[in-house]
Amino acid sequence: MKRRAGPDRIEQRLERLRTAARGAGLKLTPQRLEIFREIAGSEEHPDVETVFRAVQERMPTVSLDTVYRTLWALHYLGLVTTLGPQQNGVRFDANLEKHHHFSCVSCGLVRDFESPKLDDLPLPADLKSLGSVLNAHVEVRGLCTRCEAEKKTDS
Amino acid sequence: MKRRAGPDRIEQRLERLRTAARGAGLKLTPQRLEIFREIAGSEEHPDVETVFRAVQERMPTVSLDTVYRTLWALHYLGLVTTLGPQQNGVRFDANLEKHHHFSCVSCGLVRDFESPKLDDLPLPADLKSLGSVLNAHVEVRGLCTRCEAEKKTDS
DNA sequence: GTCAATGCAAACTCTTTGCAATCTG
DNA sequence: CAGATTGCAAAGAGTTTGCATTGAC
Repeated sequence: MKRRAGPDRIEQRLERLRTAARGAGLKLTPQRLEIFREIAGSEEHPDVETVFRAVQERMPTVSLDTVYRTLWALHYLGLVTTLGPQQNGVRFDANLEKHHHFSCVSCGLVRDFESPKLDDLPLPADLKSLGSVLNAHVEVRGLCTRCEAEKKTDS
Repeated sequence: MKRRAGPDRIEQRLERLRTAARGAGLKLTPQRLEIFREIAGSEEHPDVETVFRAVQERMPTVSLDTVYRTLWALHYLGLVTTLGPQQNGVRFDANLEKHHHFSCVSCGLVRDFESPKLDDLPLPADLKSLGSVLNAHVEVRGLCTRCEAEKKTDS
């Protein structure tokens, strides 16, 4: 039971892709269209290998590295984001108390913060159709102070 | 300016480690103590390589694979969690509308859900000491329906 | 003393890169 | 037609595993 967005939503996203690509001077190859159609239609955020295999069925000559390159190009265009902290490798958290995360989109730094107001989030009841909940926390994305300072220096 | 938890907090976490290790029959080697002390004291969730280098300074003979094995052992004991969805590899999200994530701790499945109530979270004012905020969303962890069903079958 | 844990090296997986051939705009 | 993009193969990261040795309980 693979979940997909409606065809209308996919079309809408494809339209956004065409506009963004034109604006950035990126060529719209058949590979890119198929790859984008694949993740634009999925609500499960498949890993790269899965996207690759799905596209491969309709386009047997596509290569894995094109999938990677395309996804990062889409990321650059701002048409997709990544799940989790954008950095390579696993990272562990020894803080077992209730807390939330601030993570820097530029350098990948992650820092804990506490906030009683956010500790008891009003989760929607229909969440249970997805599964049973163990816990919940807030993920904030932004630019850390260091990266903010660097950005100013660059310009 | 590396952030560390107070010595008291580290001691408290170490105590929990000693208890848990004894309970599970895991041996408390000097390596494990140093590795745990390192991440228990950090509020930045360093990657494995960074933990390795830090421990190496005090214990030049430790090896990288011991760091990995120890961290996963701690994870098994429930003394640490991982950041991001527990799965290998990057994953992309083509949903640009405001949404939140449910992710399964067992199989790594991630699914979007929407909730107007969660779209405008009351972020604490002192977050700005960490950096500038771009956006925020809720991450829910749990067991997806499929994994829940499998768990029942197993027993 | 026993059996788990370590360190080393090699294997594996995931991801990126160089380059000639190909295709888009 | 020019320059970006592709596919391939090879290189690079990050992570795991087998095995003899070491060390905790």
